[in-house]
Amino acid sequence: MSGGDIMKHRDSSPSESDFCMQALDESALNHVAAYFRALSEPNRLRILNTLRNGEKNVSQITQLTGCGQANISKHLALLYEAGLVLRETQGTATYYRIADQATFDLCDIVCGNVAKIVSRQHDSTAALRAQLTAR
Amino acid sequence: MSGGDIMKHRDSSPSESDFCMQALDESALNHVAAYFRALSEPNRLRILNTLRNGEKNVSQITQLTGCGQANISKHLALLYEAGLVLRETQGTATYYRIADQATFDLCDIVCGNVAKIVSRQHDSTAALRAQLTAR
DNA sequence: TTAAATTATCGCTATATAGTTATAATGTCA
DNA sequence: TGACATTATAACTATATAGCGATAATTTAA
Repeated sequence: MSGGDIMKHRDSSPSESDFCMQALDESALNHVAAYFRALSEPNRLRILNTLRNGEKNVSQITQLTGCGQANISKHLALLYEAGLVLRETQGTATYYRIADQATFDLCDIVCGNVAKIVSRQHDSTAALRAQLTAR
Repeated sequence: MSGGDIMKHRDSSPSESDFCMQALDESALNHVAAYFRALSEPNRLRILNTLRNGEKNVSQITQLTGCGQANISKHLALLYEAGLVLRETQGTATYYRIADQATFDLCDIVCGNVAKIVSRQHDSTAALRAQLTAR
């Protein structure tokens, strides 16, 4: 327990407003970039989507996404290294689950931003924007 | 003006809660991935940081980041294509500015997530986590 | 018009990685 | 033990891109 933060009165865990990208050193900036990079691949986003409703093993994810098994394993390893998913072995199967539900909130925020961008750029907006706002 | 959305009563612009990554088609998912990709490079994050306090031209950004001019131009072109920045030419200079302040909010949220991940993974947490929470 | 300043683009190299097939590694069950 | 199921990894190809130097393209100023 630190409790020694100056001008801040809170119990233990920092609130979101405490975080700021400004003035990060190289290492921290690389971590942030790596986090974004983990989310920068369509099939990885598909994988994360399959984990919305709870943990799944590699076979299930492979089937749900339609990708090859080796490919999925590599993507899952990357997501695990990046800290976005947790894993647990049960017998011969390995179950993956989302490390933090906030990941989905983040993705949904980006969907909103992308919808705005698409609205701004073209005005052949309708189709894609409808997709992005669909739920 | 559509106004024909079923079961939704709002004026014109959708609120953030309307967006969700689930059930996106391939095109929309690619757009979301591209958005994350634009943020997945440390020097591009540095560039965005230089735009926090207002627009800057290429020379200024080049000097502030210490990168090469050609490199900065390429990164800026990518950020422009991705819709993250806007640009305006004044004489021989081109000024870039953030398209949406929400971009910084997003980056700060990610800083918070990364801090959590780092806390979870190692416990040589102190240094990096201090960086991520600094402001 | 010429020179200078600013930015974008070209050509290039090095590196990273998405995807595939084949196979190794591990655990389960007969 | 051996057969099977599941997952991770190796080897490979193709593609993307970060970075650099040189240069083209554009505008301003002398």
